[in-house]
Amino acid sequence: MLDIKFLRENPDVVKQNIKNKFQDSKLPLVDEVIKLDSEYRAYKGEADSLRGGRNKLSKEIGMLMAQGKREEAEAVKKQVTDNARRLAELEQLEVEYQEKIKKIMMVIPNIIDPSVPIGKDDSENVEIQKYGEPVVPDFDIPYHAEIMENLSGLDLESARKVAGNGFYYLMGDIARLHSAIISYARDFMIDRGFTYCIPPFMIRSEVVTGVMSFAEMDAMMYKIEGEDLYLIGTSEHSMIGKYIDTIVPEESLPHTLTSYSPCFRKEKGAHGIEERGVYRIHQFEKQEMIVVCKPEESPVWFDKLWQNTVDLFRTLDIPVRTLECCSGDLADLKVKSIDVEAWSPRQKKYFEVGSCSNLGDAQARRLRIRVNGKDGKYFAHTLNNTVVAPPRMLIAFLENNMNADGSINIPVALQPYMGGKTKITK
RNA sequence: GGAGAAUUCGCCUAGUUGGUCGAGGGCGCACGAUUGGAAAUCGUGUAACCUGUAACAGGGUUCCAGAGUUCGAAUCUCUGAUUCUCCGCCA
Repeated sequence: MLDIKFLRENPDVVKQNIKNKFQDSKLPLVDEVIKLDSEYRAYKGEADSLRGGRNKLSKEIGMLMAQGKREEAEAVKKQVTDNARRLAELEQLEVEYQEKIKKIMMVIPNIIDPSVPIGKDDSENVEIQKYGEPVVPDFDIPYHAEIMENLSGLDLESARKVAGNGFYYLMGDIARLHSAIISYARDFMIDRGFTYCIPPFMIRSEVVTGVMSFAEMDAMMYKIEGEDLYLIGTSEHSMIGKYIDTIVPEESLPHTLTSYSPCFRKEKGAHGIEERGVYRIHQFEKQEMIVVCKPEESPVWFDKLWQNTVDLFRTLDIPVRTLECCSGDLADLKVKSIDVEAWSPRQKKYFEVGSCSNLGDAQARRLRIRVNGKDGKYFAHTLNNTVVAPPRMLIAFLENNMNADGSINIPVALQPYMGGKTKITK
């Protein structure tokens, strides 16, 4: 969400940004919202002066009453009532215009970073760098569900009976591996100076609408029946929500947090939910990192954040690459975004395991997250990135650490979390 | 889940027969005086947002949130949130 003042003063910048994102159908909204805004301010001006007059007269009534001049007071009362109708009308208009303006401002995309490559959709995303050698072994790598089942580590059939498609039972060493990865990722981030946090797994609707658009909400969020609560789709929701309506002291910045949570997603309309396995599922667990910082520091934090994910995967012997989101594929709230993708020796391509985003001040403006600085108050910048999200991450882990006999090597870094095991075997 | 009390300007607090309360006091903070420098002391100032202005000025909104009564609400009514105390239940 942009600052309307910025839009008012730089309509051409906003329009060029819309073109860069290939959302030309939104171009007329810019002039429309400028017109609505000037009309709104005119109504507000008139209403303010009527309210001012009313306040003045009301004070007079108070004074007259105090002096016992009852009749004069009644006369002034009448004057006030005369303006009441026009004021009520204007107040109605103020609300209507505010709503109209907000609705449009919510869909006008954030100004993207100049470094973002211009492109229509995900096919034009740009590979930045590869880390590690993408190896294809000389034996066949089975589908990930099969690898897990061969190790007695996955029971989809029972999960379907109990909860339906998109759920899973992880069993034995695979379940332990899952927990080990989460714990390892937690300690990895703590070692890099992040504060560990376990947030609420349910949040109020007020927070939900603050962190995402209505369309996203409908497609992702599970609502608790009879309560004003939603299951979180990612801990970013509760972690950024933590700062709603707060004024953060400048000297306390940056806030660097790493949070654990289960994540619940409807995946409405997404293809592949019926796909066998644990790639796209209704429930998974995630170690996340978020940063709240000064505006001028967000680009530096952005690079530090995705680097953390790359480093973590490299310590687990998984080749990865970074892929920059092009302008057309970038969500409207984001200034810049990079996906971390892991190598799949079975598919012989990289697939997404994490996403790092700089939201600029867009989220902060929506949630009223401000910084109290020496030269006044301003909106903070917010960033978020996946540390690791199993079980999807397990797919990459298993495929890259598998031996010809079907056993799985445990990288040294993870062995302490697996009770010293070096290998998972049947 | 039931009963009661509470929620005021960064913090603590005054303010409930509705009108000189957008709000008094203390702490904190800023500036000034005093001092060789400091502490202490004294003085002055000290909310946010919107609108407006070249900049001031001016106007509006906000006393947990929303709705209502009224010419007028921190003060009255309703709903909700949160906190505390007691009871019940429970990992």
